[in-house]
Formats: sequence, structure tokens, C-alpha cells
Amino acid sequence: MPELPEVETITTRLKPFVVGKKITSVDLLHPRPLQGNQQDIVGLEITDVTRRAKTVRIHLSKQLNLLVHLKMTGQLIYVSDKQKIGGGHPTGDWISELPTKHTRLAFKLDDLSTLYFNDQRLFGWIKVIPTNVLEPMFAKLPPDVVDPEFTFEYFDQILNRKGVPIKVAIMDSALMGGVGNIYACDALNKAKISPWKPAKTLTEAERKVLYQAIIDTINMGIRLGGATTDGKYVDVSGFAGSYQTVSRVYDKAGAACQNCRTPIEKEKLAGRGTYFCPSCQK
DNA sequence: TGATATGTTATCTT
DNA sequence: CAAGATAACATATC
Repeated sequence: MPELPEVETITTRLKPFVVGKKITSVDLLHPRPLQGNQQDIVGLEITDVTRRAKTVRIHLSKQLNLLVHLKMTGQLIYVSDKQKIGGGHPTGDWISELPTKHTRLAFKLDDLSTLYFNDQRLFGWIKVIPTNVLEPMFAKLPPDVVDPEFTFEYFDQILNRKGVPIKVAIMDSALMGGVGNIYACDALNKAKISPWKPAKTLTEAERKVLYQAIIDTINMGIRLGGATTDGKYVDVSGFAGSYQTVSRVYDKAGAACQNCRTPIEKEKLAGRGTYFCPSCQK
């Protein structure tokens, strides 16, 4: 479920509650998501929480880290006797007593609070990974679209090399980090460019508009705490975001295009639901 | 029952 | 190798 803005939101929410605390034990409720040995992190202190692309990095003492990917349905939920905060895929687990049937890991902290990792579809993972392995891996990743390294020159040069539909190019995590389906659809509508248009055929003017639209759309998502598409949970305090209230086309089939009032349509592109305006997105 | 789901990667085919 | 389609991971919901 979560895209970059959702992951960023979880990261910044979690950080003040877990930094400085020690992991006293790790409960493994399902073996699949954990890569590494949970014994290696018992007794370590959480020193920072940061984000790279769509992963949450929990920095630990002893030069170790937990790298968390929520994929489609992951959640990170922090529970103490006075707080319950978190985020990720909106499900009833947000409001249930934890652990739930989807809880895969529970990190018990030394103030008796707990950080839960839930994941209904088991696509997500948590890796125990030393800093000297992680940082070279990160160095090989392309820039995230919110990084200063994501320049127009970089974007322009990538498009020249790609004949794939522009939507596929901007969502390709090997080319740029952080653009998922919601924000890809919205940025393309904002830029009035067809998702099917081959990347290399975009004009200079279109590239400039799209470059800015991607950055603006993702930043809007971050500002609003990400999107919570399940209407049942949009009001759950400490979890939900509100990007869905300003979403231009995602999940808006039949609604009026914000550019030209034409009804938004939905089709498949590369296996993903793709929302677009058939009139103004050329 | 079948289609769909905010992610990523592998594997086919052309 | 490029590009496009499809499948795979595994589960819940409409």
C-alpha cells in the first residue's frame, strides 16, 4: 500500500517514540518476513529512524539496522500505555488490540512499549543488516524524486533512453525512487500527459512540466500524511493521511477532470489500474 | 466466482 | 539487450 509519502509519514511519526529505546526482545509470529537473526538485535538501542525510497531504516547501535519494506499491505504500529500511532495499509488492524492475526513481528522496547510489524499479504520484509552493507546498497540506488540529486538533467537523460510508456518509466524503481501508482497517475494528469506516451517522445516542455508535477505531487502527499483510501479508516487518529481528498484522478473514475471537466477513465497499463483524462492527457 | 489491491522482481516472448 | 506482457509472492475484500 504505502508509497513514498506514506513511508515518510510513518518514519517521522515513529521516530520520536522509539529513538533512545532498547530492544529487549523480538517476537517472531511468522517466519517469512524476517531476514536475519532476531537474536542479533536484542539489547541494541534505536538511534534513528530514516527513509530511503519506500523503505524505513531503523538505525541501531553496534552498526546494525532494521530495514523495513511494507510492500502492499504492511503496517508499522507503535503501542505504549498512552500512545498508539503508526501507518501503512488501512485495515481493521489499525484499531484492533495488537497483536492481530496479521502481526508478523513484535519488537518489545525497554519502556514496555512495543513496535508491531503487520502484513496481511506477507510481501513485506524486515532485514537485519549492518551499516557497512546497507550504505553501499543505498549508494547504488537511483535518487528519490524528493532528493536534490533528482535534477531535471537526470530526469531528461533517463527519458531519452526509454521507449516504455512514460508511466512505466516514472514508476521504475531502478530509475527513480518513490513514485507509486497513485502519485504517478496524479502527476501525469497534472502535467496533461498520457500515461501511454513513450518516454523518449516527450517534448522538452512536457518533460519540464512533468518533472515539476512529480515533485509537487509527492510533496503534497507528504504534506498531507499520505493517502488513506479505505473510507472506513480515514479518521483513525495517529494513522490516516488525507491525500485522497485532493487526489486528482486516482480512484476517481467518472469524476470530472480537474483540468477540463471530462470524466476520468480507468484502464490497465502494465498490469496496474491507470486513471487518466481521455481528453486533456495527450 | 472473479476481479482487484498504494510494490517489486523474475521470467517469458517478440 | 530492449520492450511488453505476464506471473509470482499470499490474502482479503467487493
